[in-house]
Amino acid sequence: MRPIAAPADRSPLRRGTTTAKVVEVLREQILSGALDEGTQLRQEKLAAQLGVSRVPIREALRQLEAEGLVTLVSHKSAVVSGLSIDDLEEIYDIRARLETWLLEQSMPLLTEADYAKAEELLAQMADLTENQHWSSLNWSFHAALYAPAHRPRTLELLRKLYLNAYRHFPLPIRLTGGSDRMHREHKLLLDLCRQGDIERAKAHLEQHILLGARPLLSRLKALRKTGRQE
Amino acid sequence: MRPIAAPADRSPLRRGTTTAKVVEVLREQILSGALDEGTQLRQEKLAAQLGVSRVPIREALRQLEAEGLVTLVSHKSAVVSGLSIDDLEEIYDIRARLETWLLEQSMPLLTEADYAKAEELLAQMADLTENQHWSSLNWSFHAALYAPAHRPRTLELLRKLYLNAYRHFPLPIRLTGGSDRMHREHKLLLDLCRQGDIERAKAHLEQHILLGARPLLSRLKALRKTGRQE
DNA sequence: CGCCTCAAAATTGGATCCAACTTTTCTACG
DNA sequence: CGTAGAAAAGTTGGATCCAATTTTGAGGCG
Repeated sequence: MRPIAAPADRSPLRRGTTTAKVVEVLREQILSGALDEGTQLRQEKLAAQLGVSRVPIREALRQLEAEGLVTLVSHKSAVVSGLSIDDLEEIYDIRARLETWLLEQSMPLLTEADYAKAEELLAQMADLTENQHWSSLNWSFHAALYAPAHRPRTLELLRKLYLNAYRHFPLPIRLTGGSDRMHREHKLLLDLCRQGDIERAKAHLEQHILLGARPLLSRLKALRKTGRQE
Repeated sequence: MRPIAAPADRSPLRRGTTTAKVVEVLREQILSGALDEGTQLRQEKLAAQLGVSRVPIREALRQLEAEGLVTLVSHKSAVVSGLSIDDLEEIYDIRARLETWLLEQSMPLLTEADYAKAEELLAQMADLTENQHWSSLNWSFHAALYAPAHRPRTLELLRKLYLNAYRHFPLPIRLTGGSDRMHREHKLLLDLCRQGDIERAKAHLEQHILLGARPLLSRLKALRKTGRQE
């Protein structure tokens, strides 16, 4: 974690408040798994590492708490938050409810431009050998399908759920999830939308969300049971 | 808005951090309408009024931003946030999706204790001539029905939506909403649950949420159109 | 040997001070 | 007279310092 501001770095990409940049750095670290869940975040240590004072650190931690990435208890050090299996299952349930509804709203309004964008995103996902950006692309793909529904707050809500859900699956688990299967399901979803078959598309999306999560969750469950040693 | 800590007030109910108390005071003021939407929140002014420094004020504002009660833009003063008609409609849509789902999950699990609690809350609502606590009781009533579903995150999410939605209806609008109609619908919902008729209960709940919002929204729409003068 | 107590160290919370940015006001020029 | 530009005032952002709380650990007692 390198300092944000090199000493006497005044001109180039030095825009925005310090707090905002601390938030970005920490969020990136947490989402990428560099800061594992349960890690203590000492204000002074972070301040020293990033080359700033503790004030923006504290404000950043508050914002990250709001995003569900850290947990704050007064007079104790902030901790990178974790999600229980139950929490994750609940998140997938919420996704299933809200996304099928969004799809129902947006399907009749989807234009060729929307389909093109979705396919472009699918192509990018297929190319990725790296994993880091897969979840971001996955979200973009889904969001593209829901965009015509014009429900910005719902989308924002779902975006946060996506963010929080994915980081809790360690890399090996995400990879074994069968990205080829994901790809096939995404393709099928697009096809069903193009055919205008609302009911089948909704049903397929629901299965995609709920059943797709199943293997990930059971692997994670097993992992957590055995991996209780630190 | 009186100071939080009288000078040299050391012993009695002086627990918790200053930030937490600032959050409470400001949230109360905003939800009650004492601080209207669009009101500028100057840090120094608030600090002086509450008898604290600007640091806890700033942290409190960040937290309130996360709750959707204020809007922050860097280097500009915080503003009590407002919700557009579209936002409100979207909130009611989300409520309809999530609450019908929660009810479906919890209905088979409802016990006599749950019904008793719900009826107790209904009785309290009927007694209220005051309005301030009605929305809080309304939330408690709904939450009581969904409790057996054991979906704490979903409940928390809905709680925030309730908070944000109700404060945007000025008092006169809320009163004309026909609290008797609300009461009848709540009673009917309870009856349908007791009869175990899941489908009718869900349908009724959906109507209750979506149609109940309709008159409030159209009144508000009219009010905002005419009331553009400041 | 374990556990409790209490003091010292570490850490977070809050206040004050200074810097950066925004808004307002005043002035000069067209 | 109106407007553009610059100076001044006002407001927020960040750093440093002090206070309050928690954690650590050493010593004593059962």
